[in-house]
Amino acid sequence: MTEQRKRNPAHQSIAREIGVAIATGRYLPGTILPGELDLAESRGVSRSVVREALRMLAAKGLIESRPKAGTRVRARADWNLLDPDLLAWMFEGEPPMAFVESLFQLRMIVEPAAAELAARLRSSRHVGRMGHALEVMEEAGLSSPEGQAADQQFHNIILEATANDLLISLSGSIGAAVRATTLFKHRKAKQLRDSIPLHRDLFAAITDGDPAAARAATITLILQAQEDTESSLKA
Amino acid sequence: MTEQRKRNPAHQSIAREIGVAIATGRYLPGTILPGELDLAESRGVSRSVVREALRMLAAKGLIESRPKAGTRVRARADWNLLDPDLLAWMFEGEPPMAFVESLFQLRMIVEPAAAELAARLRSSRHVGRMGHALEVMEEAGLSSPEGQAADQQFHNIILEATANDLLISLSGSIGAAVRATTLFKHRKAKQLRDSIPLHRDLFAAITDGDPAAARAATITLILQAQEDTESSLKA
DNA sequence: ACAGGATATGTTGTCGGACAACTGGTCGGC
DNA sequence: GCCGACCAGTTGTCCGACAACATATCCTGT
Repeated sequence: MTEQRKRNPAHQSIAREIGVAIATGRYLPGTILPGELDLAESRGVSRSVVREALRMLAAKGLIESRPKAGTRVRARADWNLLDPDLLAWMFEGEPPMAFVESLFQLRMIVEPAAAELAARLRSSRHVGRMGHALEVMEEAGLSSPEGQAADQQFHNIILEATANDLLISLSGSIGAAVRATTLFKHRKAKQLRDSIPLHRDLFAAITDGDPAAARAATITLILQAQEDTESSLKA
Repeated sequence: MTEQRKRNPAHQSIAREIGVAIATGRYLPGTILPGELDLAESRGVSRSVVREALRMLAAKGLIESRPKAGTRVRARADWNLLDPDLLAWMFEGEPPMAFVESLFQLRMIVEPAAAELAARLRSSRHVGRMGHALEVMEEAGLSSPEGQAADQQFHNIILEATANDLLISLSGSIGAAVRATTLFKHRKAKQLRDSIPLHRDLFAAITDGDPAAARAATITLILQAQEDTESSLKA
């Protein structure tokens, strides 16, 4: 019953393992990590698997391989920080305070603008789906897994309504990070404020097609999440 | 003298080739692309190379491989559109009008906010480097390669001054796309308006530490670029 | 005849070994 | 002391084989 649905190709596990090591700073930028043969032997897999894992990390901008020189960790500025996997890896350890602030700063820039667009462009189908997600949240609560899933979906539909592919893609990335921070909130915070009323306000604003109200509601929502998250990190 | 500095491992070329085919719509989402053995033979490389290329594409969210089922092109919503490589691949063919509009919409959301932050947080070092880049632009002109490089750098320094890693990463991604659209502007437009005065305004606003002026100047700058680009696409 | 399971088949996943290409450092010559 | 040639080590590529696994097919039992 343990829902062990996880697909687990070896190269994916290895990529994740090395990726986490780089993202959390165990391998610093500029350093050269062990040779492919060493990595293969220490992980108990073949060189092919290690190479495919390294290619994945290279595709995300984390590393750079050159013959004879070895595989070097690239500068942070070259990392593709908006990659969902990489964002998730970042939050494996204790996420640095500065990074969490960067994340909320970005959300504060993107999501209010997206909510504005959604209020103007939303179709009735979007309104219906958002209403359904909101109902699930109200019934299941935000502590339950399915309540959180509905929360995710609620925000995804907003981005979807903007009809902007790039914003939708950002949604996926930011969502991955938010999911990770939510873990911390629920683990360390004693008492979380109920954000469902705020969601209701946002839903009403988008349903009414009121961009200004949608922007305001989104800002309030993010501010509350930020305060809760930061107080959890200090504890 | 052709500056053939490009490092060209085979798996990178193959990844780019297949990636372009997917990004430009030659392989539509949902379709299953040829088997690894077929791809290897048709491209004249070994299966290892093809597999590493496919891993790179999978890392960017483009494809999904499962035993027996083959390798399937994932839905566009799953693509990591903010990946610099993928953005560049998108602009290989004729970029769809809707996508260009999405790009400018995103720029209009992110860059004014970033300019605001930069005006508040910029150090004297940043001001100095921006001033230098501006001088190069004025001397070399925006048509010359080094002038365009200085232009890129000018905008990168602004993002850098925000001290927000995620915004910096976005800078790299958007920069890659803007570079691609610039090609179209210069190829098809008969007459480009001179954007250097606008850059000077933006530079002055950031130097003075005036967030509102920085936001306004950035908006003007993007609007002009959008008009020029769209008129080029219609021609 | 139909349903369900066993089986066949083809694709990806992993392995091991081998050699080539390239590059960075080292050593020697000038 | 500087410069060039050599050398060694790492990544890049190739080959061949087998295992795991999901889909499709076929067969068996009711």
